[in-house]
Amino acid sequence: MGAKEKLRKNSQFAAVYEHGKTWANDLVVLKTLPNGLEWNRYGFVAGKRIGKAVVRNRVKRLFREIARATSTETGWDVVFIARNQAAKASYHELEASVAGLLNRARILIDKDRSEGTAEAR
RNA sequence: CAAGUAAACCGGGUGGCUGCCCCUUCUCGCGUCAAGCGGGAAGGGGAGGAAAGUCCGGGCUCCGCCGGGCAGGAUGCUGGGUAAUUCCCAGGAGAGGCGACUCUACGGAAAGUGCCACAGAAACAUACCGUCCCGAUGACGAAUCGGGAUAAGGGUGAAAUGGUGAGGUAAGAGCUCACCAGCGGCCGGGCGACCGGCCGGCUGGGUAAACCCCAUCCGGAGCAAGACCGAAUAGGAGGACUUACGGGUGCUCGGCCUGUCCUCGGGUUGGUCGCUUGAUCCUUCCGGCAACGAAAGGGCUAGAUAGAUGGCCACCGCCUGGUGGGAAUCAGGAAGAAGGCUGCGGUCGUAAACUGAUUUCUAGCAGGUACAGAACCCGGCUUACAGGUUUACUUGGCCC
RNA sequence: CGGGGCGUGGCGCAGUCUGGUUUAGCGCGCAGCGUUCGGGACGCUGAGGUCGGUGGUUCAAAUCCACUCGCCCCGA
Repeated sequence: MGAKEKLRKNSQFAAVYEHGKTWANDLVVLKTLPNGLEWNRYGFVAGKRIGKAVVRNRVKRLFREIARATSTETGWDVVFIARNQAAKASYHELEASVAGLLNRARILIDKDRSEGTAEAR
């Protein structure tokens, strides 16, 4: 994930917070906003209430891995905000949680379905 | 073997797939003179003992410089180590422990000031209950009154002017003596803190983590320091001053310097450097009780910037729990077996099965695998931490 | 990186500077009783506190000192 795929400035985060849509469950809050680019940009937030530095870094790494491994529509800014329960969650729990939210946001590409259509053709 | 004391150290491993940051080399596309921009491949490196808390100290950088005074702060037995310290080492004194050993904010209360509640007569100057003597009224006693002596006894308190014993006295008191404690002096040992001995007079509270005194030390700010490039906005408003005023990183004085300085308003908050070779690490050897220092040889060991070492899987290791099996040790062990001795009445007899406890090996099962993430860099301190290893020593039990 | 503040019954605060005089106090809340036909309000009574933790100084600590834990705020 190169520098251009990250949300880096406070103004970028503020734009997503202000104008984006919110999708949430017990583990994570997603905020999404179309960015007009040909790629996605991601931001990861783990507040101080999540835990100490080790825990916060771990949660952000897990989210970063999930964002890399999940295939989505392009042209979106997505901010991942960890909630308290995320500190104790495993990779698979977080992955399922994020996939559910992305599906509701209609930017998730379903692997099984896309493979199915490719074979049909 | 058990309990403990003191040091030093480790703090998961292997493999596969797939990602991240940095460096080196190569390469592709755009450009095509180059710089540059975008992408790819290979190789190498990539968190800690505390990276943490930010409690001390130093390097480094900037604040224009020098000197004096005041304020403020820190430290506080002695000697040494160090770049430096509130750290470390060695030693002294005191306290704790049977001991190995551990702990200590450990200068000064005859420089001065303050405070010491309640109780108590008194918490800086004193005598409440008492004790004793003399005198008067009594009857020589008791009692009362007056004068004097005393600080042993009672009582209060956290603390009452050395403690114990003996002598002494009207009763008493360091009044005298012995020992102990404290103070002062002399002699001896030690660089010193201090220790040992002798002598002397005879002794008057506590609190400086109350103000304070003494000695020593300290300029301020911090890598968001600071330097350069680029971008953007403004090129303003108000005030102070011009024989002096302001500024010059606590205040103040003197000297030097400077022509500006303060407040408000506005813009940017991008890149490069600083940025990792350093009081560095390892080995050997020398000096030193040690901390540590000197020399020689060798090594290069993270540099991010919404912030890099991750994710998934497999196997193994380690720990905990209960289950099955085996072994060892200890205790018990019916019928008192076999058997020994016999004065034929008896007496001595744990080997075994079996039971219980502890330790250990092993099989498979379940759960767990700490504390914690570099952000300028070092030296310490403090705090957190599953579990494990090694060495030295102490006490107790058993065996030789 | 630097600086400052807070922690006291369930909640919000005094007391800490200047240690003791008080059993650590006040308001709201809680419980019981009274008052009322009943409730509220009011009156009376009562329960409830490791003073964040550990250690130290002192005769004596919520108060002084050191370390430590948690929370909050400010500046660059």
